[in-house]
Amino acid sequence: MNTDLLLQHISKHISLTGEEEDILKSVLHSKKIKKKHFLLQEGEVNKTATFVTSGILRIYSIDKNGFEHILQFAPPGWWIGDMKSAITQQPATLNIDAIEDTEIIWISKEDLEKLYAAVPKFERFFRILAENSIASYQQRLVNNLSLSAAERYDNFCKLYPSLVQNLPQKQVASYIGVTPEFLSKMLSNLSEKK
Amino acid sequence: MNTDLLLQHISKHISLTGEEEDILKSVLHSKKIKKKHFLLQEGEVNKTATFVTSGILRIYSIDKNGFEHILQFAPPGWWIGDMKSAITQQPATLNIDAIEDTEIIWISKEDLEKLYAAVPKFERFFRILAENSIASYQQRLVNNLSLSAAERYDNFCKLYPSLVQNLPQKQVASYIGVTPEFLSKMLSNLSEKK
DNA sequence: AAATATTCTTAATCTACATTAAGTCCGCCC
DNA sequence: GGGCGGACTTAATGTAGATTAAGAATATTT
Repeated sequence: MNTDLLLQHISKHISLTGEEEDILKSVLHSKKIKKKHFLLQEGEVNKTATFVTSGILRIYSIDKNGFEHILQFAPPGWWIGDMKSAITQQPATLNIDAIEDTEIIWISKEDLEKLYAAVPKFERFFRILAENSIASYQQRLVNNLSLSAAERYDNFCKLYPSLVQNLPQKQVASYIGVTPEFLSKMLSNLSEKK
Repeated sequence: MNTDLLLQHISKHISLTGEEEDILKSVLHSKKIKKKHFLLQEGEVNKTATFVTSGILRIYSIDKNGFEHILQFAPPGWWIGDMKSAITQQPATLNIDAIEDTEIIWISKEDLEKLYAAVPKFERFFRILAENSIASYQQRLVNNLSLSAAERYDNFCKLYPSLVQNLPQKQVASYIGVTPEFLSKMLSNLSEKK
């Protein structure tokens, strides 16, 4: 298991002694998820904290007409989860699957509680992480409430330049909240205007 | 200053000794905000954590056409803030003002850091708080991406039954993401269908 | 390399919701 | 208590983006 990316990510917010790092490592597990396979499906309980080390995951809901709505992509260095399910340990309403072959590091909920008890610094780490996540959800909501589809697309490109290149267009459409047909039309209109 | 509601709220997630409670109380301040007055304006820096003890606050963005988009209401027992500004200490893009005469308890960012150092349990408390907030932002996003205006209204009513009664309709419209005119029409259609 | 599935495009038609505008009702301040 | 600004309503018209459908281009599987 390659923990470099995770340790590097953690060290941006808290610093660990060698001993603390060992305690952390003792609760880490890794897993590979093949493209199109699920990490979490609607109805299952989200029982782990998940950190992506390679590939890309996505988290999305499926509405009553069967359409997918993507909440977040998780490229390497990102955490992902259905937070309501993780907190309440009730069945998830969100799905997580792999857009490409992906490798993750995960920690079980019980081990995470043990980790908090053994090294309280991790409460701090995950607090900071959660607060950053709130900041981006607030921004995302503002964008969805106040911007046009074209502006949301622009925004997405600026925020995730690497993803725009590698993602099928329909995934981008699902994230910014339009149909693939409309995004396609929008892009061809944009390019002919130049 | 009446700290009952705050202490009760905190005790749902962590338990404090008398001494720890005293340390907390030493960093608390209270403030009254009159109806329509601002707690935070776009361009200012969000320098405090804010807990509502009476009244109602709202946090919203103003788009380039001058329209308001409400992210969250904060009735008594809720925290509120522009998280990006609070983290980065850069100018806020969100506004917070009072819908009714309101009383809050606030903690400065510096004192909050001191509190974390003195009583690490508070890292845990605010981690849990932040995680719950993420859960509701995830839900809110799903709703905005996948539900019709009527369904979002329904949802709002179930989630904040007390607010629907007391809030001007146009505030509800701004929260669910439609114009006041459309919400008005929607409601009169709904009622005549019965 | 063929077969199959998935993604992307184009275009016609449709609809949920926005915009504009006018009028009514109500609380609040001088 | 009369004027006034804000909140709500109604209705006509406009539009961003959805839906439907069909074909073309790209991947993926065998």
